[in-house]
Amino acid sequence: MKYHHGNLKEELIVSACKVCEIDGHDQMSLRSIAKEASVSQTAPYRHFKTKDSLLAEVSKRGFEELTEKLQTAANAVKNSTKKDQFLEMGLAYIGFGLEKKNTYDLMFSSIIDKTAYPELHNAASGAFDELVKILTELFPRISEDELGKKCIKFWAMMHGLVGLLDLDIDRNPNIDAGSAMSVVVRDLRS
Amino acid sequence: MKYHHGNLKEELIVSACKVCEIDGHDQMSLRSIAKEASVSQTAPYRHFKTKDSLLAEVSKRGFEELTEKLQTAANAVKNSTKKDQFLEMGLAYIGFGLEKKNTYDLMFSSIIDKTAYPELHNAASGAFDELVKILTELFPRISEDELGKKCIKFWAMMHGLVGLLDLDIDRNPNIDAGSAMSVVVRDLRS
DNA sequence: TAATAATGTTAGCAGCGTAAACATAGTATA
DNA sequence: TATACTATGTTTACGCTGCTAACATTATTA
Repeated sequence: MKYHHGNLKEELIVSACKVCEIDGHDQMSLRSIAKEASVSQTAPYRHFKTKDSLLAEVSKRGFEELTEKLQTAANAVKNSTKKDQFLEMGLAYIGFGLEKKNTYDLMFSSIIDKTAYPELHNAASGAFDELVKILTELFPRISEDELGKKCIKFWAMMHGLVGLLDLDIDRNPNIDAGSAMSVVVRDLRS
Repeated sequence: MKYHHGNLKEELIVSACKVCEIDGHDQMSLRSIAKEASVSQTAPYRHFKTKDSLLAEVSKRGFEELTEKLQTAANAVKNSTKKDQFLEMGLAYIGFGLEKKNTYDLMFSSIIDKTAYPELHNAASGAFDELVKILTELFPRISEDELGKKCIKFWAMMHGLVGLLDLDIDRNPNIDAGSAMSVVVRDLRS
C-alpha cells in the first residue's frame, strides 16, 4: 500500500455514496467512509473542509444522476403520446427516488445547507432545468409562465409521491408506484 | 427544586419539541433536551427507551397538529366553493409545513423508523384519514377508489410543494406559496 | 414500619467531527 | 543532483454524543 493514494478525493466520494446508499445518510460518519476507503480517520480533511462538504458532493451526484435519468427517459419515448412521455418520465423520477431511497433522502433532507454549497444548488437546479427543457419541447406553444407552473406541478407531484409511497402513509395496498403515477399523470398531459 | 419532578415525561416532550423547532432536528441531542428541561443528562432514560422514541413522540405531535390544522381549515370554509375549500386546506397544510419547518422535516425524514413506532404511524395515518373524511364530504358522489386517489394527489402535491418552496429549487421569485397553491388547486376542485 | 418500586443523579464507555502535530512522498528550484 | 517546499497521509487529543451501570432519593405498598 502506497502512502500517497493518488486518487483519494474521488475514492472518498465513491465510498461516501456507497455508505449512504447501503447504510443510510444517518450512518455516514467520516470514520466509516474513511474505513471504506481504507485510509485513516482524518485523511478526508486533506480533501474536504468539513463532513458536510463531502455529503454535499454525494448529494450533488445524486442530482446529476437524476438529471440523466430524466434525460434518458425523455429520449426513450420521444415519439410517443404525451401521456406516455409523462408516464415514462414520472416513472424514471419515482424509480430513482425509491431505488436510491437513501441518497434521495439525503438530497432532499435539510441536513446540508444548500446555500452553502453553490455547486450542489446548481446541480439541483440543473435537474429542474432539464425538466423545463423537456417540457418546453412537449409544449412548444404555451407561455413561459404556464410552462414553469407545469414543471413545478410535475416535480411537486413526483416528489410528493416518492415521499408518500415510501411512507406508506395511505395504507392502501392498491396504490403502488405505477397506479399512483397514472392517477397523477392525467393532469399533466393536456 | 424537588428531586422527583412529577411530570418529567411531558416536560421532556415539550422541551424536545422546542429544541426541534428552534434548532432543527439535527441539533436535538438528548443532553440539550435534558438541559432545556433542567434535569440531568440521563434522566430521559427513565421515560424513553431510546432517543428515537422521544423523537417519535415529537413527530407524532406534529402529525396531530397537522390533523387539527386541516380540520380547522375545513370547518372555516364549510359553505364556500370547492375551490376555496381546497385553497384553504392547501394553505393550511403548506402553512404548517413552512411555519413549523423543522418539525415538518423531522416528521417526513427517515431518521425515525416509522414501523418501529405504531403510535407515530397511527398519527401519520390519522392525518391522512382526516383528509379522506374532509374530501368525502366534498365529493359525496365519487367512488371510494376515486376518493383515495384524490387524497393521495392532494397530499402529494402539498408535500411536494412544501419541499420545493423550501428548497427554492425553481429559483423563480414569482412562485410563492399562494400562487403555487392556486396553480395546483385547479386540478383538485373538479 | 419495612420492603419495594419509581425516578432521579453521577461516572464512564465507545463513537463522533474536528484540529494540531507529525511523517512521508512528490515537485520545484538552486 | 541536492535542497527546500508543498501535498497528502497518520497519530493523538478534545469535547460532544447516545447509552449503560451503579448509586441516591422519594413514593408506594404489604
